[in-house]
Amino acid sequence: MIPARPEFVPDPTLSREEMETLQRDIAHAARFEDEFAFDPAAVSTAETTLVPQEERPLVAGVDQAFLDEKAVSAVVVARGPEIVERASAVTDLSIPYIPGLLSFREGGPILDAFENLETDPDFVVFDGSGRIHFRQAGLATHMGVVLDVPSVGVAKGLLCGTPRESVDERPEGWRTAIEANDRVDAPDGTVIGYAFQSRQYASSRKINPLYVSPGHRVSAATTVDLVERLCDSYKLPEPTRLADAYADEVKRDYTA
DNA sequence: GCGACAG
DNA sequence: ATCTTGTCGC
Repeated sequence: MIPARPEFVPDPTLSREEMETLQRDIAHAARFEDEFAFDPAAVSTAETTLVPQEERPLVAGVDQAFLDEKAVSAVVVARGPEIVERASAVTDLSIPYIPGLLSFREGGPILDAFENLETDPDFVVFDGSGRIHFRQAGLATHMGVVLDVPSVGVAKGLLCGTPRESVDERPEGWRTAIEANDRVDAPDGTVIGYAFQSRQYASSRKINPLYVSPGHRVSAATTVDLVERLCDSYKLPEPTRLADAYADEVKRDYTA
Protein backbone atom coordinates (compact mmCIF):
# COMPACT_ATOMS: atom_id res chain seq x y z
CA MET A 1 0.00 0.00 0.00
CA ILE A 2 1.48 3.34 -1.03
CA PRO A 3 0.61 6.97 -0.20
CA ALA A 4 -2.38 8.38 -2.05
CA ARG A 5 -1.37 11.88 -0.95
CA PRO A 6 2.46 12.09 -1.32
CA GLU A 7 2.40 15.80 -0.49
CA PHE A 8 1.44 14.92 3.08
CA VAL A 9 4.08 12.26 3.70
CA PRO A 10 5.81 13.27 6.97
CA ASP A 11 9.15 14.96 6.33
CA PRO A 12 11.28 14.97 9.52
CA THR A 13 13.57 17.67 8.08
CA LEU A 14 10.87 20.32 8.15
CA SER A 15 11.07 23.05 10.77
CA ARG A 16 8.69 22.80 13.67
CA GLU A 17 6.60 25.61 12.22
CA GLU A 18 6.42 23.88 8.84
CA MET A 19 5.33 20.65 10.51
CA GLU A 20 2.55 22.47 12.30
CA THR A 21 1.45 24.16 9.09
CA LEU A 22 1.35 20.79 7.34
CA GLN A 23 -0.76 19.39 10.21
CA ARG A 24 -3.33 22.15 9.72
CA ASP A 25 -3.48 21.28 6.01
CA ILE A 26 -3.89 17.60 6.86
CA ALA A 27 -6.69 18.37 9.33
CA HIS A 28 -8.39 20.34 6.57
CA ALA A 29 -8.10 17.38 4.19
CA ALA A 30 -9.30 14.93 6.84
CA ARG A 31 -12.91 13.78 6.93
CA PHE A 32 -14.30 13.26 10.42
CA GLU A 33 -17.46 11.61 9.12
CA ASP A 34 -18.29 8.05 8.12
CA GLU A 35 -17.09 7.52 4.58
CA PHE A 36 -16.56 3.83 4.12
CA ALA A 37 -18.38 0.94 2.46
CA PHE A 38 -18.40 -1.77 5.13
CA ASP A 39 -21.03 -2.29 7.82
CA PRO A 40 -19.68 -1.38 11.30
CA ALA A 41 -21.92 -4.12 12.71
CA ALA A 42 -19.91 -6.66 10.70
CA VAL A 43 -16.78 -5.76 12.66
CA SER A 44 -15.82 -8.25 15.35
CA THR A 45 -13.12 -10.71 16.30
CA ALA A 46 -15.62 -13.52 16.86
CA GLU A 47 -15.14 -16.86 15.13
CA THR A 48 -18.78 -17.03 14.15
CA THR A 49 -21.15 -14.24 13.12
CA LEU A 50 -24.29 -13.85 11.04
CA VAL A 51 -22.18 -12.12 8.41
CA PRO A 52 -20.71 -14.25 5.62
CA GLN A 53 -16.95 -14.53 6.07
CA GLU A 54 -16.13 -12.76 2.79
CA GLU A 55 -18.28 -9.79 3.77
CA ARG A 56 -16.40 -9.18 6.98
CA PRO A 57 -14.12 -6.12 6.68
CA LEU A 58 -10.33 -6.33 6.62
CA VAL A 59 -9.08 -4.62 9.76
CA ALA A 60 -5.46 -3.59 10.19
CA GLY A 61 -3.63 -2.88 13.43
CA VAL A 62 -0.39 -0.85 13.54
CA ASP A 63 2.18 -0.67 16.32
CA GLN A 64 5.89 -0.16 16.78
CA ALA A 65 8.79 -1.31 18.91
CA PHE A 66 12.09 0.54 19.24
CA LEU A 67 15.79 -0.25 19.48
CA ASP A 68 18.49 2.39 19.67
CA GLU A 69 17.69 4.86 16.91
CA LYS A 70 15.55 2.49 14.89
CA ALA A 71 11.82 1.88 14.73
CA VAL A 72 10.33 -1.55 14.09
CA SER A 73 6.93 -0.95 12.48
CA ALA A 74 4.35 -3.69 12.19
CA VAL A 75 1.01 -3.98 10.41
CA VAL A 76 -1.28 -6.95 10.91
CA VAL A 77 -4.41 -7.38 8.79
CA ALA A 78 -7.21 -9.65 9.92
CA ARG A 79 -10.68 -10.67 8.75
CA GLY A 80 -12.58 -11.47 11.91
CA PRO A 81 -10.26 -13.72 13.94
CA GLU A 82 -8.21 -14.78 10.88
CA ILE A 83 -4.88 -13.11 10.21
CA VAL A 84 -4.67 -12.35 6.51
CA GLU A 85 -1.27 -10.68 6.21
CA ARG A 86 1.54 -9.21 8.29
CA ALA A 87 4.14 -6.69 7.12
CA SER A 88 6.98 -4.90 8.85
CA ALA A 89 9.90 -2.52 8.36
CA VAL A 90 12.95 -1.46 10.36
CA THR A 91 13.68 2.22 9.82
CA ASP A 92 16.20 4.72 11.20
CA LEU A 93 14.59 7.42 13.33
CA SER A 94 15.58 11.00 12.62
CA ILE A 95 13.89 13.16 15.22
CA PRO A 96 13.06 12.77 18.91
CA TYR A 97 9.58 12.37 20.32
CA ILE A 98 7.88 15.72 20.72
CA PRO A 99 4.27 15.84 22.00
CA GLY A 100 2.14 16.96 19.08
CA LEU A 101 4.68 15.96 16.42
CA LEU A 102 4.68 12.19 16.92
CA SER A 103 3.71 11.42 13.32
CA PHE A 104 6.85 13.14 12.01
CA ARG A 105 8.97 10.73 14.04
CA GLU A 106 6.98 7.54 13.49
CA GLY A 107 4.98 8.24 10.31
CA GLY A 108 7.77 7.54 7.81
CA PRO A 109 8.65 4.20 9.43
CA ILE A 110 4.96 3.22 9.47
CA LEU A 111 4.59 4.04 5.77
CA ASP A 112 7.62 1.84 5.10
CA ALA A 113 5.76 -1.09 6.62
CA PHE A 114 2.64 -0.30 4.56
CA GLU A 115 4.74 -0.38 1.39
CA ASN A 116 5.47 -3.99 2.22
CA LEU A 117 1.77 -4.75 2.63
CA GLU A 118 -0.13 -6.20 -0.33
CA THR A 119 -3.60 -6.17 1.22
CA ASP A 120 -5.82 -3.07 1.13
CA PRO A 121 -7.47 -2.95 4.56
CA ASP A 122 -10.98 -1.56 4.99
CA PHE A 123 -9.81 0.42 7.98
CA VAL A 124 -6.79 0.83 10.21
CA VAL A 125 -6.34 1.09 13.99
CA PHE A 126 -3.34 3.19 15.07
CA ASP A 127 -1.75 3.39 18.49
CA GLY A 128 -2.00 7.07 19.34
CA SER A 129 -4.35 9.97 18.80
CA GLY A 130 -6.26 10.98 15.71
CA ARG A 131 -8.40 14.08 16.01
CA ILE A 132 -7.53 14.40 19.71
CA HIS A 133 -4.59 16.62 18.83
CA PHE A 134 -3.66 20.30 19.12
CA ARG A 135 -4.16 20.80 15.38
CA GLN A 136 -6.60 17.90 14.92
CA ALA A 137 -3.96 15.92 13.05
CA GLY A 138 -2.54 13.21 15.29
CA LEU A 139 -0.82 10.06 14.01
CA ALA A 140 -4.03 8.26 13.01
CA THR A 141 -5.28 11.28 11.08
CA HIS A 142 -1.95 11.94 9.40
CA MET A 143 -1.54 8.34 8.27
CA GLY A 144 -5.21 7.96 7.33
CA VAL A 145 -5.07 11.01 5.08
CA VAL A 146 -1.74 10.06 3.47
CA LEU A 147 -3.02 6.56 2.66
CA ASP A 148 -6.60 7.76 2.20
CA VAL A 149 -7.88 4.89 4.29
CA PRO A 150 -10.54 4.99 7.03
CA SER A 151 -8.65 5.09 10.33
CA VAL A 152 -9.05 5.49 14.08
CA GLY A 153 -6.62 6.34 16.86
CA VAL A 154 -6.46 4.47 20.16
CA ALA A 155 -4.34 6.11 22.87
CA LYS A 156 -3.61 5.06 26.42
CA GLY A 157 -3.27 8.67 27.53
CA LEU A 158 -5.02 11.97 26.78
CA LEU A 159 -2.95 14.48 24.77
CA CYS A 160 -5.40 17.39 24.96
CA GLY A 161 -9.08 18.14 25.20
CA THR A 162 -11.43 17.78 28.16
CA PRO A 163 -13.51 14.76 29.21
CA ARG A 164 -17.15 15.83 29.60
CA GLU A 165 -17.32 13.77 32.81
CA SER A 166 -14.71 12.48 35.24
CA VAL A 167 -13.11 9.29 33.94
CA ASP A 168 -12.28 7.87 37.37
CA GLU A 169 -13.44 4.40 38.35
CA ARG A 170 -15.88 3.81 35.54
CA PRO A 171 -17.44 0.45 34.65
CA GLU A 172 -16.63 -1.53 31.54
CA GLY A 173 -18.35 -0.18 28.44
CA TRP A 174 -18.66 3.34 29.86
CA ARG A 175 -17.76 6.30 27.65
CA THR A 176 -17.78 10.08 27.67
CA ALA A 177 -17.03 12.66 25.00
CA ILE A 178 -13.70 14.48 24.80
CA GLU A 179 -14.34 18.10 23.95
CA ALA A 180 -11.98 20.60 22.37
CA ASN A 181 -10.58 23.14 24.82
CA ASP A 182 -8.37 26.17 24.31
CA ARG A 183 -5.41 23.97 23.41
CA VAL A 184 -7.21 22.55 20.38
CA ASP A 185 -7.69 24.20 16.97
CA ALA A 186 -11.46 23.75 17.05
CA PRO A 187 -14.41 25.59 18.59
CA ASP A 188 -14.62 24.91 22.33
CA GLY A 189 -16.94 21.98 22.98
CA THR A 190 -16.36 20.27 19.62
CA VAL A 191 -16.40 16.50 20.23
CA ILE A 192 -12.98 15.34 19.05
CA GLY A 193 -13.09 11.84 20.53
CA TYR A 194 -14.17 9.68 23.46
CA ALA A 195 -12.77 8.23 26.65
CA PHE A 196 -13.79 4.56 26.61
CA GLN A 197 -13.50 2.11 29.51
CA SER A 198 -12.71 -1.08 27.61
CA ARG A 199 -11.70 -3.07 30.66
CA GLN A 200 -12.13 -2.69 34.39
CA TYR A 201 -11.10 -4.52 37.53
CA ALA A 202 -9.04 -7.16 35.76
CA SER A 203 -7.44 -7.44 39.18
CA SER A 204 -7.47 -5.19 42.19
CA ARG A 205 -5.95 -2.07 40.67
CA LYS A 206 -8.02 0.45 38.75
CA ILE A 207 -7.64 0.63 35.00
CA ASN A 208 -7.68 3.89 33.06
CA PRO A 209 -9.89 4.32 30.00
CA LEU A 210 -8.74 4.36 26.40
CA TYR A 211 -8.84 7.64 24.50
CA VAL A 212 -10.17 7.00 21.03
CA SER A 213 -10.56 9.49 18.21
CA PRO A 214 -11.35 9.64 14.49
CA GLY A 215 -8.38 9.34 12.18
CA HIS A 216 -9.87 9.82 8.72
CA ARG A 217 -13.24 9.02 7.12
CA VAL A 218 -14.75 7.92 10.46
CA SER A 219 -16.92 9.92 12.89
CA ALA A 220 -16.26 10.13 16.63
CA ALA A 221 -19.36 8.08 17.47
CA THR A 222 -18.46 5.33 14.99
CA THR A 223 -14.88 5.32 16.26
CA VAL A 224 -15.96 4.24 19.75
CA ASP A 225 -18.36 1.72 18.24
CA LEU A 226 -15.60 0.13 16.14
CA VAL A 227 -13.07 0.08 18.97
CA GLU A 228 -15.59 -1.51 21.32
CA ARG A 229 -16.30 -4.21 18.75
CA LEU A 230 -12.61 -4.95 18.49
CA CYS A 231 -11.93 -5.30 22.21
CA ASP A 232 -11.90 -8.84 23.57
CA SER A 233 -10.68 -9.61 27.07
CA TYR A 234 -7.97 -6.97 27.29
CA LYS A 235 -7.74 -3.23 27.60
CA LEU A 236 -6.37 -2.75 24.08
CA PRO A 237 -8.29 -3.69 20.93
CA GLU A 238 -7.23 -6.93 19.22
CA PRO A 239 -5.68 -5.33 16.10
CA THR A 240 -3.34 -3.31 18.31
CA ARG A 241 -2.40 -6.35 20.38
CA LEU A 242 -1.62 -8.40 17.28
CA ALA A 243 0.53 -5.62 15.84
CA ASP A 244 2.28 -5.10 19.17
CA ALA A 245 3.15 -8.80 19.40
CA TYR A 246 4.35 -8.89 15.80
CA ALA A 247 6.54 -5.78 16.29
CA ASP A 248 8.15 -7.47 19.31
CA GLU A 249 8.69 -10.62 17.30
CA VAL A 250 10.39 -8.75 14.45
CA LYS A 251 12.50 -6.81 16.93
CA ARG A 252 13.61 -10.04 18.59
CA ASP A 253 14.58 -11.63 15.27
CA TYR A 254 16.35 -8.45 14.23
CA THR A 255 18.35 -8.28 17.45
CA ALA A 256 19.29 -11.96 17.24
C1' DG B 1 7.01 31.81 35.10
C1' DC B 2 4.02 27.30 35.69
C1' DG B 3 1.81 23.33 34.01
C1' DA B 4 0.69 19.81 30.29
C1' DC B 5 2.54 16.60 27.29
C1' DA B 6 0.03 10.34 22.20
C1' DG B 7 4.58 6.97 21.65
C1' DA C 1 8.51 3.96 23.91
C1' DT C 2 12.43 1.36 26.84
C1' DC C 3 15.37 -0.78 31.04
C1' DT C 4 13.14 -5.76 33.65
C1' DT C 5 11.69 -11.01 37.80
C1' DG C 6 9.15 -12.16 40.60
C1' DT C 7 5.05 -11.66 42.78
C1' DC C 8 0.45 -10.21 44.89
C1' DG C 9 -4.37 -11.21 44.04
C1' DC C 10 -8.85 -12.77 41.79
